[in-house]
Amino acid sequence: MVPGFLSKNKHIILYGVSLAVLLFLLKWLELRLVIIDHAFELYVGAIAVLFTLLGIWLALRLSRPKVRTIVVEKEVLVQPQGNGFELNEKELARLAISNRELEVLQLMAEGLSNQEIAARLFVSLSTIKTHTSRLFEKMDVKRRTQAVEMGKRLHIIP
Amino acid sequence: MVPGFLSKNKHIILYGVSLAVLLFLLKWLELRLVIIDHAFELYVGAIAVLFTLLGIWLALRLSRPKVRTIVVEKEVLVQPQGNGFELNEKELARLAISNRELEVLQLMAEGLSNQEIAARLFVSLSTIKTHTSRLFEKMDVKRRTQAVEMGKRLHIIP
DNA sequence: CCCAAATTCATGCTAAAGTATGAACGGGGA
DNA sequence: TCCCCGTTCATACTTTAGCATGAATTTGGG
Repeated sequence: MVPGFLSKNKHIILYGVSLAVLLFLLKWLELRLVIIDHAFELYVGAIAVLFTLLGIWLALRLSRPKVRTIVVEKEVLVQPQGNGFELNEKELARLAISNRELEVLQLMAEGLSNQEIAARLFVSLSTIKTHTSRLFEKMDVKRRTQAVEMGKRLHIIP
Repeated sequence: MVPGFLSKNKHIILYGVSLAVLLFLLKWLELRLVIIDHAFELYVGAIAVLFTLLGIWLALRLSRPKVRTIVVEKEVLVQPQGNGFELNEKELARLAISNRELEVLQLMAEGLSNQEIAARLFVSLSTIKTHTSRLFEKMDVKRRTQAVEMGKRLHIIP
C-alpha cells in the first residue's frame, strides 16, 4: 500500500520489535520460574486433566449405548372368516336339539318355507311343522325369524 | 459337627494362627516400605485413577445417553367385529329401498311380527304389510326369512 | 328285549304372513 | 302449479305358519 513505509520508519520499528521480544522473553522466563516453583502441582494437575480426559474418552467409547426398544403395535386386519364356523355343541346339547331339528333350522335360516323344507328332506309338511314347533318350544321363541336369530346368536347355525 | 474338635487341637490351632498373624505383619511391613519408597508414583497413580473415574463419571453423567431406538413392529390381530358394521349404501340405492322400508327390514330381522313392528313404529298393520310387500318385490324374495338373509348378505342390515 | 327318544305323519283349527287393489296425504322438484 | 314418490291406511282374499293332539314307526342303549 505504502511502498516507502518500511524504509522511512526502520529505526522506530526495530525499536518496537526489540522491546516486544524483550518483554516476551521476560514473560517467558517468569512463566518458567512459576513452572519450576510449582512443578509438582502442575505435573499432578496435568495428570489429573489427562486422565480425566482419558476417563471421558473411555466412558464415551466403551459405554454400551442404551438401547431403547420401542414396540410399535402395528394393527393387522385379519379375516377370521375363512368359513370359520364352529358349531356350538354345548348350546346344542343344552337345548336338546336333535339332528333332524338342526337340519330343519338350517334350511329355515336359508329362507325356505316349510313346504320347501319338506320337499328338500323328502318328508311331509306335517313332519316339518312338528319339527319347527318342537324347535320353537326348545329355543323358547315364537316365530321362525326369531329362531334363526337365536340360532345365529348361539352359533348353532352359520 | 465335631464338638470336641476345638479343645482337642487347641495347641495346633493356636500355633497356626500365630504363624498366620506373623506372616501378615511381615507382609504389611513390606507393603509399607514399598509405599514409602514409591510414594510419589503411588500418589500420581492414585490421582490418575481418581480422575479417570471422575472423567468416566462426568462423561456418563453429562453426555446425553446414546439411545438407539429399535422399533419392533408387533402384529396385533384386530377383530373387524367390534360392531363394525358399515351400511352398504350402494346396494341400498340400487334396490331403491326407502328409509321406512329399511326400518321395517331391520325390525323384521330382529324376529318381530308385522303386528309388533306396527306397534313399534306407531303405524297400522296394513302399513307394515305394504312395506314388507314392497320390500320383497324390490329385493326379489318371497318370504321375510329370505329378505333377512338377503339383507345380511348385502350388508344392508347388521 | 324293552324303553325312551327321535322321527314320521295326520287332522283340525287359529294366527300370521303375504297378495292385490285402491286411495288419501304431504313434501319437494320440474 | 302439477306430478312423482314416499308414507299411510283399508278391505278382501289366499297362502303359510304355528298350535294342539294323537299316533305309528324307527333307533340306540341299558
